Amino acid sequence: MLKPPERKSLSDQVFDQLRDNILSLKFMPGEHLPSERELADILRINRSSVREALKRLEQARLIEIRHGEGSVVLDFTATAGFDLLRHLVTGSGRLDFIAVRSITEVRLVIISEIARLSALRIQEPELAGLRALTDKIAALKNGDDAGLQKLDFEFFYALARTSENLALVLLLNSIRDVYGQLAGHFSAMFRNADRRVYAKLCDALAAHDESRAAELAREHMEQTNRAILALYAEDQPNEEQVS
Amino acid sequence: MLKPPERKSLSDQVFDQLRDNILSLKFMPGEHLPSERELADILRINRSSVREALKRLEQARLIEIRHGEGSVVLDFTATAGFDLLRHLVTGSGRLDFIAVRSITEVRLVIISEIARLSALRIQEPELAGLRALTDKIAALKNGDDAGLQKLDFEFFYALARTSENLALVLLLNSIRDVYGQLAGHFSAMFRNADRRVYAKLCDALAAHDESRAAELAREHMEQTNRAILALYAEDQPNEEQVS
DNA sequence: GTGGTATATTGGTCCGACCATTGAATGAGG
DNA sequence: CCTCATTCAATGGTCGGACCAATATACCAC
Repeated sequence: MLKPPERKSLSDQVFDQLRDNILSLKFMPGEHLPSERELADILRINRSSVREALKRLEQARLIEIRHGEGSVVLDFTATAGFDLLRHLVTGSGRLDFIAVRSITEVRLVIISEIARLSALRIQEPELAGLRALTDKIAALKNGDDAGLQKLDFEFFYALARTSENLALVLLLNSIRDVYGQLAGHFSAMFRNADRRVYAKLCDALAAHDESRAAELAREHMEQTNRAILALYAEDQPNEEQVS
Repeated sequence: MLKPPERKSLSDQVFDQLRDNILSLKFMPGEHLPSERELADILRINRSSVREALKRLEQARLIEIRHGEGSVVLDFTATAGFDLLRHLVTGSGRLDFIAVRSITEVRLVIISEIARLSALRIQEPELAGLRALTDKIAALKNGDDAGLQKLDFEFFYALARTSENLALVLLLNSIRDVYGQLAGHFSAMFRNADRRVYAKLCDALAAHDESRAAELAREHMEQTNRAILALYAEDQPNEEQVS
């Protein structure tokens, strides 16, 4: 498997570097970042590249840029939004577990709600699409964890779209990005998955049985969540939980 | 009430303008934006300011910048994350209702889950804080809708922190920002609110009764959601729903 | 102590140049 | 006619330096 070489622009690299230092609290909230000129000097790059990075950090709510005063580090747990989770999971380790554990709990209720709303609002054409996906899943050969992971996501993404709720779709986009960061680290999460859920879910949706759909989705998520956390426990036996 | 005058940087203004045009589909997904030099020329500003704006649009997943090729508009419903909702609610109107309606449904299950987890994990000191907040709410005079709105949020934000779940806190940050955009547009949402919920919730939390806490929070959200949507219906009598 | 003033520091904008990547036009060779 | 390499124009990426605008600080006059 060959991958194209990483070609990150300078401002991207600066962004990553400052972001990591802020998230790992090497820069504390309230502290001033070095001035743009200083940063440019330290990193031996042009001030424009530094500025682009700082502007993006501000958009991510990690810093606040004040004209004439400098850039101040914010308390991201109080200012940043849900999309920050994507940046907390960088494979670097420590913060990953907190982010992943907390996001599994969110995913549980979100997917469950998606299933519930879909049961209320689904129409024939969408149902047909889901049935097709179910067949493709059933046709997968047993060892293909990656394929199942992909189709599983597709299934619930289609569900999100039929829920006719933009916020839920965007939320699922964010969650997708977080898991995408972990790049197959969890391909084994479907190792012992019960593939009958998808057909059952289709039936519940067809019957517009919202509580059963929600319950099925919930159980499915509970199972995969257990698998994810178990995989994590293997990697890092001792991990304290932090708020 | 005096407000400081708005002093937006050029790149901020460019960002806003392009963002609005993309979100309102004046630029369609797949379409190329004008080149940086063209944009700078059209807007009569420097290319650096344009670049800062474009970089931020890329971070928001609204465009993709390709070296040597240009900037391509993305389908934000498929690429952007939850934080995009903040940008969909700009008071400009049409997209607001979709965003607000969908976010109320999310808020419902999120706050409910927050209450549930808090009931499991809460300790004495946090409970004392919540009781103090409850007293402050009870002490509010009857017409003070804005004050109630503020304290109501504080209450559930404290709840989110005791849930020991970073994702839920960040999610609530995002939701807070969306409602913040609407700047008191919904100050009347607590007009007929039942202030006894907070005390009841404290009792449920003290008893670690997760299902009752979740249920109380859910009912409270259902009621305020109804109020919000009713306020919207007043403003814009006819509004079709879109996915 | 109050309030103004000068100055240094810092972010905001601009200009013009050059490098790096891509895609399309061009043309040579089959 | 097709294929491939070359060339070239368009576009994003980086640079250095200049100047404007806002802020903080130290200092001074009152």
